[in-house]
Amino acid sequence: MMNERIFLVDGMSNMYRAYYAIRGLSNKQGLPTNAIYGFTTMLRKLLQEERPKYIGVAIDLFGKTIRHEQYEEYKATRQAMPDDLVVQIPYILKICHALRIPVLSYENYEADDVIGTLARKAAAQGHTAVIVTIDKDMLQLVNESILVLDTRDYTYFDRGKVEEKMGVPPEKIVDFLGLCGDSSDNIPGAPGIGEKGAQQLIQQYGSLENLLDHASEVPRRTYRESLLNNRELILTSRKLVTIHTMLPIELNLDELRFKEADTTATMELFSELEFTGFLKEYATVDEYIPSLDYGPISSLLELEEILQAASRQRRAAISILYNGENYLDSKIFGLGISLHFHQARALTVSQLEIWRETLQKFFEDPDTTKLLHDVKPILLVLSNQNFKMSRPYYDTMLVAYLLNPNQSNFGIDKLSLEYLRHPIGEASLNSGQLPTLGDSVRIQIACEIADVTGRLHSRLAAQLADTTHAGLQKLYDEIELPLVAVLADMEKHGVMIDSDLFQRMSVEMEQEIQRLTGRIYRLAGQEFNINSPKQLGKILFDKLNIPALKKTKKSKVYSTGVEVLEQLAGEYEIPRLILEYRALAKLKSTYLDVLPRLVHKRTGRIHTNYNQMVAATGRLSSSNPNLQNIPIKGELGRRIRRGFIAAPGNLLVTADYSQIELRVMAHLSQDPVLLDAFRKGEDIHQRTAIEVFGEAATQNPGHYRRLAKVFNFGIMYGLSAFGLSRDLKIPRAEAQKFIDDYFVRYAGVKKWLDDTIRFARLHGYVQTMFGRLRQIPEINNRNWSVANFAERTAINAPIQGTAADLIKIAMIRIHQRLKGEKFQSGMILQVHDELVLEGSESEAPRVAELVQHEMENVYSLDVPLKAETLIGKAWSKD
DNA sequence: CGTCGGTCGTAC
DNA sequence: GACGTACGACCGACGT
Repeated sequence: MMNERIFLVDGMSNMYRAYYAIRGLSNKQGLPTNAIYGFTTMLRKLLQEERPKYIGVAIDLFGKTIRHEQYEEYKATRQAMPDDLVVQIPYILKICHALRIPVLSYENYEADDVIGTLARKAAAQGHTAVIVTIDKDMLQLVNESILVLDTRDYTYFDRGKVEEKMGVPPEKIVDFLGLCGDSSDNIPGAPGIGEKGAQQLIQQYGSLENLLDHASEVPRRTYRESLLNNRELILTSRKLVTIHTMLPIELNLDELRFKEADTTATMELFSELEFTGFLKEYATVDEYIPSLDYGPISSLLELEEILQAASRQRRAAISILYNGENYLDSKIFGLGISLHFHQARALTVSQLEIWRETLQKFFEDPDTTKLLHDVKPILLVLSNQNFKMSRPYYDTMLVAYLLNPNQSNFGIDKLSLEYLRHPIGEASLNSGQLPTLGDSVRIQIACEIADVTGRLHSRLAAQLADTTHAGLQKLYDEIELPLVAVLADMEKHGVMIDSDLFQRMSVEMEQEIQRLTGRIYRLAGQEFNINSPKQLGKILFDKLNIPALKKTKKSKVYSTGVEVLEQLAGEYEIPRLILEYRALAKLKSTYLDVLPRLVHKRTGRIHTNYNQMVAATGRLSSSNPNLQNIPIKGELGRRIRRGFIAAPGNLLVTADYSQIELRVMAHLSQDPVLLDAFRKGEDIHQRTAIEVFGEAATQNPGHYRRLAKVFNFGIMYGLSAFGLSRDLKIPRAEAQKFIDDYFVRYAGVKKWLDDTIRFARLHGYVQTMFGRLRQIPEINNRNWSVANFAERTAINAPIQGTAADLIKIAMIRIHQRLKGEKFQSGMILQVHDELVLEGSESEAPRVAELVQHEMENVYSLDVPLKAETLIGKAWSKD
């Protein structure tokens, strides 16, 4: 028989992994199904990806194993298998049975040992064993004929990869684990020796025996003593991690041979477990994989035929190749069109020019949906080359973001791997290379991206429409997709700045910074880098013996943050000077020196990038430069804002939502006091001061209003007594009492917070009013602080996110009205609860009116929405 | 010389 | 560890 690949699936580690990775899944009967689902997903992926000819799943039998006899504490302190995992095991076995995959086990031994034995036998018979697991113990079995497939990131481990990842070859893995132990399996190892240490020791001494023999020569004291004192423990540890490969079982290839699943049984199971997605797939015929059909378009006639076909089927996936990050300067390097999976055609740059009219007509075809990945830059790049793309179009990147806004990379290569399990050719990854490539390569890339976009669309569209996330489709259709063109227009429009003003301020500040630097050096008695917190800490707390107040979180250096320096400023001069220095240096290096350099050569304005797919709450973010954190506080902040100006003859109209997040919280929580305060148009912080502090608030209104303000904001962020006492510099007990009082007065808020957290625990996600989803996977985490953080996220996301939804809708309406009513004014900035528009002096008053109206009437909440507008030459109140 | 994590500080 | 969401300047350790 020839060399066959035999897949041995480690049932235990895979079900544990599935159990912990997926939270809050169960069917209507209340049966938890997270581990079953994850395990099934893994199996199906394996079957589809590898088409194994031989496969088996190994599991433990319950009861004591050989390892319990060897080491009585084995797994003693380890938590027993959670009950809600235990109940799922029978179903996992049923799934295997239905898929007709044999389940392997052997009494008194663990699944690892069964796999080890069978893998060795397979290798001895000239086959290749593939061990499917997430357990690093298994890497000890790897050799020329035994591979490990890690199901977390789907990577194969051969000898080289094991060495690369673990720092030791497979046959040294047991030595390595014996030394550093394995906390998840309760293998102790040598106390004080971790992964790095074990790696280094094994590399240096070759083997565990040799290391123990020469333990007294180990230079590092902690290692030496640990080795000398724990010889037995280390040897036992190694024994425990060593997989048995000599069980008296046979490798029966006939038994392991792949058989088609028992479809009826599988579908019955899936339906009981409510795995509806799998069910649907089972109903369709197995998709076969044809070879890829990519190529150039050689004539106008051919292009026309393709476009006609596209219009007949009402949709086509399009790729546009462009270079660079600054889309105002990007060039196009090719265009791909795909009408069917695995099939695409592409145009070169010169063809794009020659057949411009035909293409332009297609881009504007109101009956054909253009499937695109990341629409905004495409709109901008096309517009630079005098093309115009108009709706209907579909943005696969945007959908992927809406489905899981926690992710950080929605590049087509990443999504292709994730949703299609198809790695994209490397050449397509780096857009900077495009100019150097030849037409034929560009055509290949354009074809592949168009094809993948089309395939992604079919997956993503189904998930978006899935009723389990009610409202997400609507959010996409009515808010996110329409917003894309609005943002593109804003970016293209840009904002004018007064570069001279910034440069003058920069020079002025430089002088002041120099003066401060001199004084600081003199007081310190030496020169040093004031910008280095590390060096500064040494000077302040070591050399000058100023009492250090705290250390930083991660690297345990003296903290030199504002909080610390302000406290020291009363007694010492240096911290005062440092604070002044920092304030100036920050403004100069972050704003004054940067903004003038970002003025675009051609337009003379600054064009920020509005990112729609970064913030997990649904807010926008702004970068290159970030125009959402331009200073406003203090005299210097205001001066900087005065540098953002309207073009000659124009004015800026700014419009701010008043307390939008608190109003959203009032609506969501239906708290009677909050509702009442907003309906009466009261000063909300003043009202809170009276509610919480009673009579005292009227004695000293300013003070208590400030306190109340901290409260009102803090609540939305999930504040704690600790944080409050730190911020307000009051005792912890007092802070706790205030919080208790607050929740007595605002019982509706308290209930909403509790309900929201409960919902998140149960479902694993929260939603905004408009259906925006945010998964909160860590809410049931066993680690208290992780779960706590998740709770605060769960509270904040619906509030911040709903506010983001509202202003987005307002932006779309404003954009539409300005266009429809032939204004020449346009939106240029969005800062979360504020919009800035620019237009002619004559239009400005009407624009202000329009913007205020659209913002306040964007949606009918149970409290009124208020927006305040200002008109001026600059982005500043004066 | 580039990358990356840490610290700090700006906005809402 | 302790109050949410971002972006980015600067430093310095690390790897090439």
